[in-house]
Amino acid sequence: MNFKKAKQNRIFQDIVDQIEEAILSGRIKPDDRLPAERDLCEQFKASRGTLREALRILEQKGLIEIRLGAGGGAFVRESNCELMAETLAMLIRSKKVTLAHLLDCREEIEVTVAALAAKQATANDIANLKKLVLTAQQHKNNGPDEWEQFALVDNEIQQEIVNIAGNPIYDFILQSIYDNIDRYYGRDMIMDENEINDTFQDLRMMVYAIGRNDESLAGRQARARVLRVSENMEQQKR
Amino acid sequence: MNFKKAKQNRIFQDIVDQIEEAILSGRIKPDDRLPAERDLCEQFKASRGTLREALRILEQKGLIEIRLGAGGGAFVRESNCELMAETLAMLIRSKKVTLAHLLDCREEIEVTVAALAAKQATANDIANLKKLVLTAQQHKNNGPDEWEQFALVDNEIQQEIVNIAGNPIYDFILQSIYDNIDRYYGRDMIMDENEINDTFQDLRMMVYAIGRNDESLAGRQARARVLRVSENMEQQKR
DNA sequence: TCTGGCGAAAGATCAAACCATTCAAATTAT
DNA sequence: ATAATTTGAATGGTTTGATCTTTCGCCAGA
Repeated sequence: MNFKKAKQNRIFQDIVDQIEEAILSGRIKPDDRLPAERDLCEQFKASRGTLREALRILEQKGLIEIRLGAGGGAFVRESNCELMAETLAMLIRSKKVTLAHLLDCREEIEVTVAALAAKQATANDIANLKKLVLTAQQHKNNGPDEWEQFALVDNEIQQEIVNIAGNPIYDFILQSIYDNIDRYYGRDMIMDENEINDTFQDLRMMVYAIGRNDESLAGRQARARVLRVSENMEQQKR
Repeated sequence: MNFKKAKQNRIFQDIVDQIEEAILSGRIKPDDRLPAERDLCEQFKASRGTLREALRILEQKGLIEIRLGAGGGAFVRESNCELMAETLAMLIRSKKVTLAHLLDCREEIEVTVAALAAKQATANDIANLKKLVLTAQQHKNNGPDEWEQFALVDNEIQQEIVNIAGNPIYDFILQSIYDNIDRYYGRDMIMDENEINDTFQDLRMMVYAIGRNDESLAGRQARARVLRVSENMEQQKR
Protein backbone atom coordinates (compact mmCIF):
# COMPACT_ATOMS: atom_id res chain seq x y z
CA MET A 1 0.00 0.00 0.00
CA ASN A 2 1.32 3.36 -0.88
CA PHE A 3 -1.41 5.96 -0.82
CA LYS A 4 -0.85 9.63 -0.57
CA LYS A 5 -2.33 11.53 2.30
CA ALA A 6 -5.79 12.65 1.32
CA LYS A 7 -5.60 16.39 1.59
CA GLN A 8 -8.68 18.18 2.62
CA ASN A 9 -10.57 19.79 -0.20
CA ARG A 10 -9.00 23.07 -0.97
CA ILE A 11 -11.05 25.09 -3.39
CA PHE A 12 -8.08 26.60 -5.20
CA GLN A 13 -6.72 23.10 -5.82
CA ASP A 14 -9.96 22.08 -7.44
CA ILE A 15 -9.81 25.14 -9.68
CA VAL A 16 -6.21 24.33 -10.59
CA ASP A 17 -7.18 20.77 -11.47
CA GLN A 18 -10.06 21.84 -13.67
CA ILE A 19 -8.08 24.41 -15.62
CA GLU A 20 -5.03 22.16 -15.86
CA GLU A 21 -7.16 19.38 -17.24
CA ALA A 22 -8.65 21.73 -19.81
CA ILE A 23 -5.22 22.83 -20.94
CA LEU A 24 -3.47 19.44 -21.00
CA SER A 25 -6.39 17.77 -22.73
CA GLY A 26 -6.16 20.43 -25.39
CA ARG A 27 -9.65 21.75 -24.75
CA ILE A 28 -8.09 25.19 -24.54
CA LYS A 29 -5.02 25.86 -26.59
CA PRO A 30 -1.89 27.97 -26.37
CA ASP A 31 -2.54 31.70 -26.74
CA ASP A 32 -6.17 31.25 -25.78
CA ARG A 33 -7.18 33.71 -23.11
CA LEU A 34 -9.07 32.65 -20.03
CA PRO A 35 -11.93 34.88 -18.90
CA ALA A 36 -11.07 37.81 -16.65
CA GLU A 37 -10.50 37.09 -12.97
CA ARG A 38 -13.82 38.55 -11.98
CA ASP A 39 -15.63 36.41 -14.54
CA LEU A 40 -13.82 33.24 -13.50
CA CYS A 41 -14.87 33.91 -9.92
CA GLU A 42 -18.46 33.81 -11.12
CA GLN A 43 -17.98 30.53 -12.97
CA PHE A 44 -16.20 28.77 -10.14
CA LYS A 45 -18.35 30.40 -7.47
CA ALA A 46 -15.19 31.31 -5.61
CA SER A 47 -13.77 34.55 -4.30
CA ARG A 48 -11.10 36.48 -6.09
CA GLY A 49 -8.42 35.66 -3.55
CA THR A 50 -9.00 31.95 -3.91
CA LEU A 51 -9.10 32.15 -7.68
CA ARG A 52 -5.88 34.13 -7.73
CA GLU A 53 -4.12 31.48 -5.66
CA ALA A 54 -5.14 28.97 -8.31
CA LEU A 55 -3.87 31.19 -11.12
CA ARG A 56 -0.58 31.68 -9.27
CA ILE A 57 -0.06 27.92 -9.17
CA LEU A 58 -0.89 27.49 -12.85
CA GLU A 59 1.48 30.30 -13.67
CA GLN A 60 4.24 28.68 -11.63
CA LYS A 61 3.62 25.38 -13.42
CA GLY A 62 4.24 27.18 -16.68
CA LEU A 63 0.75 26.45 -17.97
CA ILE A 64 -0.44 30.03 -18.15
CA GLU A 65 1.07 33.47 -18.39
CA ILE A 66 -0.61 36.43 -16.75
CA ARG A 67 -0.43 39.79 -18.49
CA LEU A 68 -1.24 43.06 -16.88
CA GLY A 69 -3.38 45.93 -18.08
CA ALA A 70 -6.21 46.30 -20.58
CA GLY A 71 -6.42 43.28 -22.87
CA GLY A 72 -4.42 41.39 -20.28
CA GLY A 73 -5.43 38.29 -18.41
CA ALA A 74 -4.40 34.65 -18.19
CA PHE A 75 -3.12 33.22 -21.48
CA VAL A 76 -2.46 29.54 -22.06
CA ARG A 77 1.21 28.90 -22.74
CA GLU A 78 2.99 26.55 -25.06
CA SER A 79 4.41 23.89 -22.78
CA ASN A 80 8.16 23.56 -22.69
CA CYS A 81 10.89 22.30 -20.44
CA GLU A 82 11.42 25.51 -18.47
CA LEU A 83 9.93 23.89 -15.40
CA MET A 84 12.38 21.01 -15.57
CA ALA A 85 15.25 23.45 -15.96
CA GLU A 86 13.97 25.41 -12.98
CA THR A 87 13.84 22.24 -10.90
CA LEU A 88 17.42 21.45 -11.81
CA ALA A 89 18.39 25.00 -10.95
CA MET A 90 16.87 24.59 -7.49
CA LEU A 91 18.75 21.34 -6.95
CA ILE A 92 21.93 23.14 -7.87
CA ARG A 93 21.23 26.03 -5.58
CA SER A 94 20.54 23.63 -2.73
CA LYS A 95 23.97 22.11 -3.35
CA LYS A 96 22.52 18.72 -4.23
CA VAL A 97 23.93 18.96 -7.74
CA THR A 98 27.14 20.55 -9.01
CA LEU A 99 28.34 21.85 -12.34
CA ALA A 100 30.55 18.78 -12.68
CA HIS A 101 27.47 16.57 -12.34
CA LEU A 102 25.80 18.51 -15.13
CA LEU A 103 28.78 18.15 -17.44
CA ASP A 104 29.16 14.43 -16.75
CA CYS A 105 25.49 13.81 -17.28
CA ARG A 106 25.53 15.75 -20.50
CA GLU A 107 28.43 13.64 -21.71
CA GLU A 108 26.74 10.32 -21.03
CA ILE A 109 23.37 11.32 -22.41
CA GLU A 110 24.83 12.78 -25.58
CA VAL A 111 26.72 9.54 -26.11
CA THR A 112 23.53 7.57 -25.60
CA VAL A 113 21.60 9.82 -27.94
CA ALA A 114 24.24 9.62 -30.66
CA ALA A 115 24.26 5.83 -30.45
CA LEU A 116 20.47 5.70 -30.60
CA ALA A 117 20.46 8.02 -33.58
CA ALA A 118 22.98 5.81 -35.35
CA LYS A 119 20.85 2.77 -34.66
CA GLN A 120 17.65 4.28 -35.91
CA ALA A 121 18.58 6.77 -38.61
CA THR A 122 16.66 6.31 -41.85
CA ALA A 123 18.01 7.17 -45.29
CA ASN A 124 15.94 10.31 -45.12
CA ASP A 125 17.39 11.34 -41.76
CA ILE A 126 20.89 10.80 -43.06
CA ALA A 127 20.24 12.84 -46.20
CA ASN A 128 19.00 15.69 -44.00
CA LEU A 129 22.08 15.55 -41.83
CA LYS A 130 24.37 15.57 -44.83
CA LYS A 131 22.60 18.58 -46.25
CA LEU A 132 23.11 20.40 -42.95
CA VAL A 133 26.79 19.45 -42.91
CA LEU A 134 27.16 20.93 -46.38
CA THR A 135 25.53 24.15 -45.25
CA ALA A 136 27.90 24.26 -42.30
CA GLN A 137 30.86 23.75 -44.57
CA GLN A 138 29.83 26.65 -46.78
CA HIS A 139 29.48 28.98 -43.79
CA LYS A 140 32.86 27.83 -42.55
CA ASN A 141 34.55 28.46 -45.90
CA ASN A 142 32.94 31.88 -46.31
CA GLY A 143 35.09 33.17 -43.48
CA PRO A 144 34.60 34.86 -40.13
CA ASP A 145 31.53 36.84 -41.19
CA GLU A 146 29.48 33.63 -41.30
CA TRP A 147 30.88 31.90 -38.22
CA GLU A 148 27.83 32.87 -36.31
CA GLN A 149 25.66 31.11 -38.84
CA PHE A 150 28.02 28.15 -38.68
CA ALA A 151 27.33 27.92 -34.96
CA LEU A 152 23.60 27.99 -35.63
CA VAL A 153 23.82 25.12 -38.10
CA ASP A 154 25.97 23.25 -35.59
CA ASN A 155 23.13 23.53 -33.09
CA GLU A 156 20.64 22.49 -35.73
CA ILE A 157 22.58 19.32 -36.39
CA GLN A 158 22.73 18.50 -32.71
CA GLN A 159 19.01 19.03 -32.49
CA GLU A 160 18.40 16.86 -35.52
CA ILE A 161 20.41 14.05 -33.94
CA VAL A 162 18.28 14.21 -30.81
CA ASN A 163 15.19 14.15 -32.99
CA ILE A 164 16.44 11.07 -34.81
CA ALA A 165 17.00 9.36 -31.48
CA GLY A 166 13.25 9.82 -31.24
CA ASN A 167 12.75 10.13 -27.51
CA PRO A 168 11.66 13.61 -26.39
CA ILE A 169 12.73 12.92 -22.81
CA TYR A 170 16.37 13.21 -23.82
CA ASP A 171 15.54 16.47 -25.48
CA PHE A 172 13.95 17.86 -22.34
CA ILE A 173 16.76 16.65 -20.12
CA LEU A 174 19.48 17.98 -22.39
CA GLN A 175 17.76 21.34 -22.83
CA SER A 176 17.46 21.65 -19.07
CA ILE A 177 21.10 20.78 -18.60
CA TYR A 178 22.24 23.23 -21.29
CA ASP A 179 20.11 25.92 -19.73
CA ASN A 180 21.79 25.41 -16.38
CA ILE A 181 25.28 25.15 -17.80
CA ASP A 182 24.63 28.46 -19.53
CA ARG A 183 23.95 30.06 -16.19
CA TYR A 184 27.61 29.47 -15.29
CA TYR A 185 29.31 30.04 -18.59
CA GLY A 186 28.19 32.77 -20.93
CA ARG A 187 25.72 31.89 -23.63
CA ASP A 188 27.88 33.07 -26.45
CA MET A 189 30.68 30.73 -27.34
CA ILE A 190 33.36 32.51 -29.29
CA MET A 191 35.19 30.17 -31.63
CA ASP A 192 38.49 30.88 -33.36
CA GLU A 193 39.46 29.31 -36.66
CA ASN A 194 40.96 26.20 -35.11
CA GLU A 195 37.90 25.51 -33.06
CA ILE A 196 35.68 26.00 -36.05
CA ASN A 197 37.72 23.46 -37.97
CA ASP A 198 37.74 20.99 -35.10
CA THR A 199 34.01 21.37 -34.66
CA PHE A 200 33.44 20.81 -38.34
CA GLN A 201 35.54 17.65 -38.30
CA ASP A 202 33.49 16.46 -35.33
CA LEU A 203 30.29 17.09 -37.21
CA ARG A 204 31.50 15.27 -40.29
CA MET A 205 32.65 12.24 -38.36
CA MET A 206 29.48 12.15 -36.38
CA VAL A 207 27.27 12.26 -39.42
CA TYR A 208 29.51 9.69 -41.07
CA ALA A 209 29.07 7.32 -38.13
CA ILE A 210 25.33 7.83 -38.05
CA GLY A 211 25.19 7.40 -41.80
CA ARG A 212 26.79 3.99 -41.46
CA ASN A 213 24.53 3.14 -38.56
CA ASP A 214 27.63 2.59 -36.48
CA GLU A 215 26.40 3.01 -32.91
CA SER A 216 29.74 2.50 -31.31
CA LEU A 217 31.59 5.01 -33.45
CA ALA A 218 28.81 7.57 -33.10
CA GLY A 219 29.01 7.20 -29.34
CA ARG A 220 32.77 7.62 -29.25
CA GLN A 221 32.57 10.56 -31.58
CA ALA A 222 29.91 12.21 -29.42
CA ARG A 223 32.05 11.78 -26.34
CA ALA A 224 35.09 13.29 -28.03
CA ARG A 225 33.00 16.21 -29.17
CA VAL A 226 31.47 16.90 -25.77
CA LEU A 227 34.87 16.80 -24.13
CA ARG A 228 36.21 19.33 -26.59
CA VAL A 229 33.27 21.64 -26.05
CA SER A 230 33.69 21.39 -22.29
CA GLU A 231 37.35 22.31 -22.59
CA ASN A 232 36.51 25.32 -24.70
CA MET A 233 34.00 26.50 -22.16
CA GLU A 234 36.41 26.04 -19.33
CA GLN A 235 38.96 28.22 -21.10
CA GLN A 236 36.48 30.97 -21.79
CA LYS A 237 35.15 30.96 -18.27
CA ARG A 238 33.93 34.42 -17.52
CA MET B 1 21.86 39.29 -26.25
CA ASN B 2 19.31 37.12 -24.62
CA PHE B 3 17.59 38.94 -21.79
CA LYS B 4 14.36 37.85 -20.27
CA LYS B 5 11.46 40.20 -20.22
CA ALA B 6 11.79 42.42 -17.19
CA LYS B 7 8.67 41.68 -15.25
CA GLN B 8 7.27 44.43 -13.18
CA ASN B 9 7.84 44.12 -9.47
CA ARG B 10 5.24 41.90 -8.03
CA ILE B 11 5.24 41.88 -4.27
CA PHE B 12 4.43 38.19 -3.91
CA GLN B 13 7.35 37.35 -6.18
CA ASP B 14 9.69 39.30 -3.98
CA ILE B 15 8.40 37.41 -0.95
CA VAL B 16 8.87 34.11 -2.78
CA ASP B 17 12.41 35.04 -3.68
CA GLN B 18 13.32 36.00 -0.13
CA ILE B 19 11.94 32.84 1.43
CA GLU B 20 13.31 30.63 -1.33
CA GLU B 21 16.73 32.12 -0.85
CA ALA B 22 16.54 31.49 2.87
CA ILE B 23 15.61 27.87 2.32
CA LEU B 24 18.06 27.03 -0.48
CA SER B 25 20.92 28.76 1.27
CA GLY B 26 20.18 26.64 4.31
CA ARG B 27 19.44 29.60 6.54
CA ILE B 28 16.22 27.82 7.45
CA LYS B 29 16.25 24.05 7.41
CA PRO B 30 13.81 21.22 6.75
CA ASP B 31 11.13 20.87 9.41
CA ASP B 32 11.65 24.44 10.54
CA ARG B 33 8.38 26.29 10.77
CA LEU B 34 7.88 29.71 9.28
CA PRO B 35 5.99 32.26 11.39
CA ALA B 36 2.21 32.26 11.12
CA GLU B 37 0.67 33.95 8.09
CA ARG B 38 -0.43 36.95 10.10
CA ASP B 39 3.06 37.42 11.52
CA LEU B 40 4.69 37.10 8.11
CA CYS B 41 2.33 39.80 6.82
CA GLU B 42 3.76 42.08 9.47
CA GLN B 43 7.35 41.28 8.58
CA PHE B 44 6.89 41.71 4.84
CA LYS B 45 4.48 44.62 5.26
CA ALA B 46 2.12 42.89 2.87
CA SER B 47 -1.52 41.91 3.06
CA ARG B 48 -2.55 38.39 3.83
CA GLY B 49 -3.81 37.73 0.32
CA THR B 50 -0.49 38.69 -1.22
CA LEU B 51 1.44 36.66 1.31
CA ARG B 52 -0.73 33.65 0.67
CA GLU B 53 -0.05 33.82 -3.06
CA ALA B 54 3.64 33.66 -2.23
CA LEU B 55 3.15 30.67 0.07
CA ARG B 56 1.11 28.90 -2.61
CA ILE B 57 4.00 29.23 -5.04
CA LEU B 58 6.54 27.96 -2.52
CA GLU B 59 4.25 25.05 -1.74
CA GLN B 60 3.91 24.23 -5.43
CA LYS B 61 7.69 24.35 -5.81
CA GLY B 62 7.91 21.73 -3.11
CA LEU B 63 9.88 23.99 -0.80
CA ILE B 64 7.31 24.20 1.97
CA GLU B 65 4.37 22.18 3.19
CA ILE B 66 1.40 23.91 4.72
CA ARG B 67 -0.40 22.19 7.57
CA LEU B 68 -3.78 23.12 8.86
CA GLY B 69 -4.99 23.67 12.39
CA ALA B 70 -3.36 24.52 15.70
CA GLY B 71 0.39 23.93 15.55
CA GLY B 72 0.08 24.07 11.78
CA GLY B 73 1.74 26.52 9.45
CA ALA B 74 4.35 26.52 6.71
CA PHE B 75 7.09 23.95 7.26
CA VAL B 76 10.27 23.79 5.23
CA ARG B 77 10.44 20.53 3.28
CA GLU B 78 13.30 18.22 2.50
CA SER B 79 13.87 18.78 -1.19
CA ASN B 80 13.24 15.81 -3.40
CA CYS B 81 12.47 15.06 -7.00
CA GLU B 82 8.68 15.20 -6.77
CA LEU B 83 8.68 18.37 -8.81
CA MET B 84 10.61 16.70 -11.59
CA ALA B 85 8.25 13.76 -11.54
CA GLU B 86 5.32 16.17 -11.71
CA THR B 87 6.83 17.89 -14.70
CA LEU B 88 7.25 14.59 -16.46
CA ALA B 89 3.68 13.70 -15.60
CA MET B 90 2.49 16.90 -17.22
CA LEU B 91 4.48 16.17 -20.36
CA ILE B 92 2.85 12.77 -20.49
CA ARG B 93 -0.61 14.17 -20.02
CA SER B 94 0.00 16.68 -22.78
CA LYS B 95 0.91 13.75 -25.05
CA LYS B 96 4.46 14.97 -25.57
CA VAL B 97 5.83 11.84 -23.92
CA THR B 98 4.55 8.26 -23.92
CA LEU B 99 4.99 5.25 -21.69
CA ALA B 100 7.25 3.69 -24.32
CA HIS B 101 9.52 6.74 -24.10
CA LEU B 102 9.73 6.29 -20.35
CA LEU B 103 10.65 2.63 -20.63
CA ASP B 104 13.28 3.24 -23.31
CA CYS B 105 14.81 6.07 -21.36
CA ARG B 106 14.90 3.97 -18.23
CA GLU B 107 16.69 1.25 -20.11
CA GLU B 108 19.42 3.50 -21.47
CA ILE B 109 19.99 5.37 -18.25
CA GLU B 110 20.17 2.23 -16.15
CA VAL B 111 22.75 0.86 -18.58
CA THR B 112 24.75 4.06 -18.29
CA VAL B 113 24.50 4.04 -14.51
CA ALA B 114 25.58 0.42 -14.25
CA ALA B 115 28.59 1.08 -16.45
CA LEU B 116 29.53 4.14 -14.44
CA ALA B 117 29.18 2.18 -11.21
CA ALA B 118 31.43 -0.55 -12.59
CA LYS B 119 34.01 2.02 -13.58
CA GLN B 120 34.07 3.78 -10.25
CA ALA B 121 33.24 1.17 -7.62
CA THR B 122 35.72 1.06 -4.73
CA ALA B 123 36.53 -2.07 -2.74
CA ASN B 124 34.26 -0.73 -0.05
CA ASP B 125 31.36 -0.25 -2.45
CA ILE B 126 31.78 -3.77 -3.73
CA ALA B 127 31.86 -5.23 -0.25
CA ASN B 128 28.62 -3.43 0.53
CA LEU B 129 26.97 -4.77 -2.59
CA LYS B 130 28.08 -8.31 -1.83
CA LYS B 131 26.67 -8.05 1.67
CA LEU B 132 23.34 -6.94 0.25
CA VAL B 133 23.35 -9.82 -2.23
CA LEU B 134 23.87 -12.25 0.64
CA THR B 135 20.96 -10.75 2.51
CA ALA B 136 18.83 -11.10 -0.60
CA GLN B 137 19.87 -14.71 -0.95
CA GLN B 138 18.81 -15.50 2.59
CA HIS B 139 15.41 -13.91 2.10
CA LYS B 140 15.02 -15.86 -1.11
CA ASN B 141 15.92 -19.15 0.52
CA ASN B 142 13.62 -18.55 3.48
CA GLY B 143 10.65 -18.98 1.21
CA PRO B 144 7.60 -17.01 0.18
CA ASP B 145 7.14 -15.33 3.57
CA GLU B 146 10.24 -13.24 2.98
CA TRP B 147 9.79 -12.49 -0.70
CA GLU B 148 8.59 -9.05 0.17
CA GLN B 149 11.82 -8.36 2.02
CA PHE B 150 13.70 -9.79 -0.93
CA ALA B 151 12.08 -7.18 -3.13
CA LEU B 152 13.11 -4.46 -0.69
CA VAL B 153 16.74 -5.58 -0.74
CA ASP B 154 16.54 -5.72 -4.53
CA ASN B 155 15.58 -2.06 -4.53
CA GLU B 156 18.32 -1.27 -2.05
CA ILE B 157 20.89 -2.78 -4.37
CA GLN B 158 19.60 -0.77 -7.31
CA GLN B 159 19.80 2.35 -5.20
CA GLU B 160 23.31 1.51 -4.07
CA ILE B 161 24.40 1.13 -7.68
CA VAL B 162 23.05 4.56 -8.52
CA ASN B 163 24.87 5.95 -5.51
CA ILE B 164 28.12 4.37 -6.64
CA ALA B 165 27.68 5.97 -10.05
CA GLY B 166 27.94 9.12 -7.98
CA ASN B 167 25.81 11.53 -9.99
CA PRO B 168 22.59 12.53 -8.24
CA ILE B 169 21.04 13.71 -11.51
CA TYR B 170 20.60 10.11 -12.62
CA ASP B 171 18.95 9.41 -9.31
CA PHE B 172 16.47 12.23 -9.76
CA ILE B 173 15.73 11.29 -13.35
CA LEU B 174 15.27 7.61 -12.59
CA GLN B 175 13.09 8.28 -9.56
CA SER B 176 10.90 10.54 -11.67
CA ILE B 177 10.64 7.91 -14.39
CA TYR B 178 9.81 5.14 -11.91
CA ASP B 179 7.21 7.35 -10.33
CA ASN B 180 5.51 7.88 -13.68
CA ILE B 181 5.78 4.26 -14.74
CA ASP B 182 4.08 3.35 -11.47
CA ARG B 183 1.14 5.52 -12.42
CA TYR B 184 0.42 3.07 -15.25
CA TYR B 185 1.34 -0.24 -13.71
CA GLY B 186 0.55 -0.96 -10.12
CA ARG B 187 3.20 -0.25 -7.55
CA ASP B 188 3.28 -3.76 -6.19
CA MET B 189 5.13 -6.22 -8.36
CA ILE B 190 4.11 -9.73 -7.56
CA MET B 191 6.91 -12.19 -8.23
CA ASP B 192 6.55 -15.96 -8.46
CA GLU B 193 9.39 -18.33 -7.67
CA ASN B 194 10.84 -18.27 -11.17
CA GLU B 195 10.95 -14.53 -11.25
CA ILE B 196 12.57 -14.39 -7.86
CA ASN B 197 15.26 -16.74 -9.05
CA ASP B 198 15.79 -14.83 -12.27
CA THR B 199 15.99 -11.58 -10.39
CA PHE B 200 18.50 -13.02 -7.99
CA GLN B 201 20.67 -14.26 -10.83
CA ASP B 202 20.50 -10.79 -12.35
CA LEU B 203 21.62 -9.25 -9.09
CA ARG B 204 24.49 -11.67 -8.70
CA MET B 205 25.75 -11.12 -12.22
CA MET B 206 25.42 -7.41 -11.90
CA VAL B 207 27.38 -7.26 -8.69
CA TYR B 208 29.93 -9.63 -10.18
CA ALA B 209 30.41 -7.33 -13.16
CA ILE B 210 30.71 -4.26 -10.97
CA GLY B 211 33.07 -6.14 -8.67
CA ARG B 212 35.40 -6.77 -11.59
CA ASN B 213 35.04 -3.17 -12.76
CA ASP B 214 33.76 -4.53 -16.05
CA GLU B 215 31.78 -1.63 -17.50
CA SER B 216 30.70 -3.44 -20.58
CA LEU B 217 29.38 -6.51 -18.80
CA ALA B 218 27.63 -4.39 -16.18
CA GLY B 219 25.93 -2.46 -18.95
CA ARG B 220 24.78 -5.58 -20.76
CA GLN B 221 23.61 -7.10 -17.52
CA ALA B 222 21.64 -3.98 -16.64
CA ARG B 223 19.95 -4.00 -20.03
CA ALA B 224 18.98 -7.63 -19.69
CA ARG B 225 17.59 -6.98 -16.26
CA VAL B 226 15.53 -3.97 -17.30
CA LEU B 227 14.08 -5.87 -20.21
CA ARG B 228 13.01 -8.69 -17.92
CA VAL B 229 11.40 -6.30 -15.47
CA SER B 230 9.57 -4.56 -18.30
CA GLU B 231 8.21 -7.88 -19.53
CA ASN B 232 7.02 -8.79 -16.06
CA MET B 233 5.21 -5.50 -15.76
CA GLU B 234 3.61 -5.87 -19.15
CA GLN B 235 2.23 -9.26 -18.16
CA GLN B 236 0.81 -8.01 -14.90
CA LYS B 237 -0.75 -4.96 -16.50
CA ARG B 238 -3.75 -4.05 -14.49
C1' DT C 1 -0.07 62.91 -39.35
C1' DC C 2 1.56 62.89 -35.02
C1' DT C 3 1.02 63.49 -30.15
C1' DG C 4 -0.70 63.86 -25.62
C1' DG C 5 -4.29 62.94 -22.59
C1' DC C 6 -8.42 60.59 -21.04
C1' DG C 7 -10.95 56.64 -19.65
C1' DA C 8 -12.01 51.85 -19.49
C1' DA C 9 -10.25 47.09 -18.73
C1' DA C 10 -7.82 44.04 -16.07
C1' DG C 11 -4.61 42.57 -12.82
C1' DA C 12 -2.29 43.76 -7.95
C1' DT C 13 -2.89 44.89 -3.38
C1' DC C 14 -5.06 45.84 0.88
C1' DA C 15 -8.15 45.32 4.93
C1' DA C 16 -11.30 43.17 7.92
C1' DA C 17 -14.11 39.73 8.89
C1' DC C 18 -15.71 34.92 9.40
C1' DC C 19 -15.24 29.75 8.72
C1' DA C 20 -12.93 25.15 9.50
C1' DT C 21 -9.46 22.30 11.36
C1' DT C 22 -6.51 20.80 14.79
C1' DC C 23 -4.35 20.32 19.15
C1' DA C 24 -4.20 20.53 23.94
C1' DA C 25 -5.78 21.80 28.27
C1' DA C 26 -9.70 21.79 31.31
C1' DT C 27 -13.70 19.44 32.72
C1' DT C 28 -16.77 15.83 33.60
C1' DA C 29 -18.24 11.03 34.00
C1' DT C 30 -17.17 6.38 35.36
C1' DA D 1 -7.56 7.72 39.36
C1' DT D 2 -8.61 7.09 34.63
C1' DA D 3 -11.11 7.67 30.53
C1' DA D 4 -14.18 10.29 27.78
C1' DT D 5 -15.88 14.81 26.60
C1' DT D 6 -15.95 19.66 26.15
C1' DT D 7 -14.01 23.89 25.24
C1' DG D 8 -10.79 27.41 23.74
C1' DA D 9 -7.02 29.15 21.19
C1' DA D 10 -3.96 28.90 17.17
C1' DT D 11 -3.78 28.71 12.44
C1' DG D 12 -4.81 28.14 7.68
C1' DG D 13 -9.00 28.71 4.21
C1' DT D 14 -12.45 31.72 2.18
C1' DT D 15 -15.24 35.73 1.38
C1' DT D 16 -16.21 40.55 0.35
C1' DG D 17 -15.44 44.93 -1.31
C1' DA D 18 -12.67 48.73 -1.95
C1' DT D 19 -8.53 51.02 -3.98
C1' DC D 20 -4.13 51.27 -6.67
C1' DT D 21 -1.46 50.46 -10.98
C1' DT D 22 -0.61 49.22 -15.60
C1' DT D 23 -1.83 48.98 -20.25
C1' DC D 24 -4.39 49.81 -24.37
C1' DG D 25 -7.41 52.17 -27.55
C1' DC D 26 -9.53 56.27 -28.88
C1' DC D 27 -10.05 61.03 -29.72
C1' DA D 28 -9.06 65.96 -29.77
C1' DG D 29 -5.66 69.34 -30.80
C1' DA D 30 -1.25 70.87 -32.84
